[in-house]
Amino acid sequence: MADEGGRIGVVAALVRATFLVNAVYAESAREYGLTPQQGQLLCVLMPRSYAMGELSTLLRLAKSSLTGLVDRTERNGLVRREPHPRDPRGTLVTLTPRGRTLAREFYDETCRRVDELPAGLAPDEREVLATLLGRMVRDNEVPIVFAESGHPPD
Amino acid sequence: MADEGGRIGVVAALVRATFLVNAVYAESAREYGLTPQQGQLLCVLMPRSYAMGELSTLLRLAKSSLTGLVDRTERNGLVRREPHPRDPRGTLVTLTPRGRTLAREFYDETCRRVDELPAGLAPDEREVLATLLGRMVRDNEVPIVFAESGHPPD
DNA sequence: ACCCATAGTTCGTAGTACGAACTGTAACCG
DNA sequence: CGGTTACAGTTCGTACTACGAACTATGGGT
Repeated sequence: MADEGGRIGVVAALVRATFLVNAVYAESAREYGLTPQQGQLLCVLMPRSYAMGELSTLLRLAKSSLTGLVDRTERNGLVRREPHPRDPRGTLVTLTPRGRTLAREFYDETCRRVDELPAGLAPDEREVLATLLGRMVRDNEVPIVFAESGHPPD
Repeated sequence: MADEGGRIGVVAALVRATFLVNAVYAESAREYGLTPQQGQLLCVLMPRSYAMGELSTLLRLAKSSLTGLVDRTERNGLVRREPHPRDPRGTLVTLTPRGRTLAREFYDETCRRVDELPAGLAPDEREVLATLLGRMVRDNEVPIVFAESGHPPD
């Protein structure tokens, strides 16, 4: 069989790893009463607030899609719209206290689960994996959709 | 800044890489008139046909979700339901000729694009990345949602 | 024959995502 | 100043995604 036991190409490895992480992310979100998209929104907002337009770029969503996502998340009491301090046209999206708590819990739990995925790798192998993926992520300018610790920088 | 230039943990690296691959996959699908889910269905069916129940397990979808996905994809003329040869209750989902052609094109194009993502890595680094991710994928029993070549085994 | 498990579908609900069209403010320019 | 253009977000209509509960129909065991 070409599958079990054989070498795997980078492409298939990346796509299948993506499938795996997606599943873990979705399951974790679900257990916290979140959709993956709402979970992602909370994670993005952990370090700081963003304007709608920034979020749209960051999450690669059409503006109208983002309006809906923020609407629903706001309805659930997890984020809040407030006027942008510098631009009266703009809106800042911020975590509510409840949103921050839930974000933290979801984030931590998701980290634990994703951390389990490469459990079969030795510590130095994990380090190598992190470095290589980290470079790929940086080279492709992936926005901070999932910060290192979720804390704002000191 | 903690982001650009700093070390990155395995967890954040995996999650952000996932976000990246998702985006590439979705964009590629879109250009072929597919949703990511329909594209994934086509890719799964490239090596062989599956019964609904198998697909449900493979794609981690509730049975009712799969019914809808196959409905829509069938309506687009890309897959076909046919009776299961061994179980009259069962249904086999198969690619139509048009579905097979489109699957091939989508698969190839997606491979090209995903292959570009680690372009900044040296050949041996790509090899290492593939091996480590490959082990993670195997350890976690990720189904063949994206086969190595998409061809049935000889 | 009866009962239970399995394979799929139907239905209702909520969420996701998009483009086109729209509102309102900012900023520029004559 | 007034007009135009750019930008920030929302609204609306459409299609798709995903789920659980309830249902149909066949298979297999006893």
